[in-house]
Amino acid sequence: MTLIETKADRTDICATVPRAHPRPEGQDRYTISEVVAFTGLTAHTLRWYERIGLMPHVDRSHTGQRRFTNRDLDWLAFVGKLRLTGMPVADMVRYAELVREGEHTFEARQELLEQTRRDVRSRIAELQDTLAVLDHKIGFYADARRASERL
Amino acid sequence: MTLIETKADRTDICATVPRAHPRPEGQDRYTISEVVAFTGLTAHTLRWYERIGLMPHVDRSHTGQRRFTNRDLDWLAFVGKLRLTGMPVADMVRYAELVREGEHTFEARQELLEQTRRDVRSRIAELQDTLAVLDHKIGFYADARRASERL
DNA sequence: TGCTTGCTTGGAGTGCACTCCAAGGTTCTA
DNA sequence: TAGAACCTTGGAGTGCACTCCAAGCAAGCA
Repeated sequence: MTLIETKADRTDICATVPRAHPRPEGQDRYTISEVVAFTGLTAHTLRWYERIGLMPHVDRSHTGQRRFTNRDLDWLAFVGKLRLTGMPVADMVRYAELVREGEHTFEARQELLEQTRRDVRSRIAELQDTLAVLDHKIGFYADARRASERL
Repeated sequence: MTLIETKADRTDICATVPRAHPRPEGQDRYTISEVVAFTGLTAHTLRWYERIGLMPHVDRSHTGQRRFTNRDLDWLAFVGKLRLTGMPVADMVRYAELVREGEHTFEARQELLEQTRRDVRSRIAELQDTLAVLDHKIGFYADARRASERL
């Protein structure tokens, strides 16, 4: 049971593609600008993510400034992946809520991710269709230009 | 020369995937609501497309109501494909302008489409990456739930 | 002829995902 | 200890791609 919980935490929060953290565990207290440099997000966006509940509450220094951890970085990397799928922010917030609610939401989380996977697959198919159209048109222009050069 | 021009017009305007028109050439004068039914776009969007220059100017009845042709339908189908690629509307307008300017813009049109093709390809690669992450996560939840059922 | 449904316009409104601002407190380097 | 650079907040603003509205004219049927 404890073992499963630990494993669950890792997989929910940690980078799915293992990437070196800028600092080892224990010394991982990053300012917002360090996270900006590492993730490519803006400080505005990071604060906004926290406000709307897309980030677990971020740790603070004794004076109230944000201190992000390696775990936060990993969560942000996963959120970045979800964002690339085109998933609406509201759905990402829903997923974040499920993670906060604990292990009994595994089924709901799996369903949400499976729906997302279906969406991604059909989007890929759609793009491959449009690729065929583009190939066709580009081929036409290339042919027409070659023909006019030979005149 | 004339032959190339004719071919150019066809390929710029006509459906790249041949699809039957609702009415044969000569009787193709569709009201806006018929075009709504055929394309799935709203009347608002069709008028907006015309206003921003994404449509060649649409023919009018003697009282000023729009009458779309088969050619308009084909153009709309192609625009729909470009829209699926995620191309910004401003770029589609640029392409429409190039088409209006005539045959000497073949090279520019080809370049625009080739850039779009590169974008689509990298978007597909990106989506395939996220698919791997999703597979991984979904696998984890499936495993965890199977494990807890066996307890 | 009257009635209903459809079409016209310019301009205002919507929803999303940020993006920026002002005013003031904090941290770091010299 | 001074000054620069960085951080905080709530709330307002931005850009995109639509989406809707009001007021009035047009079309088709009994």
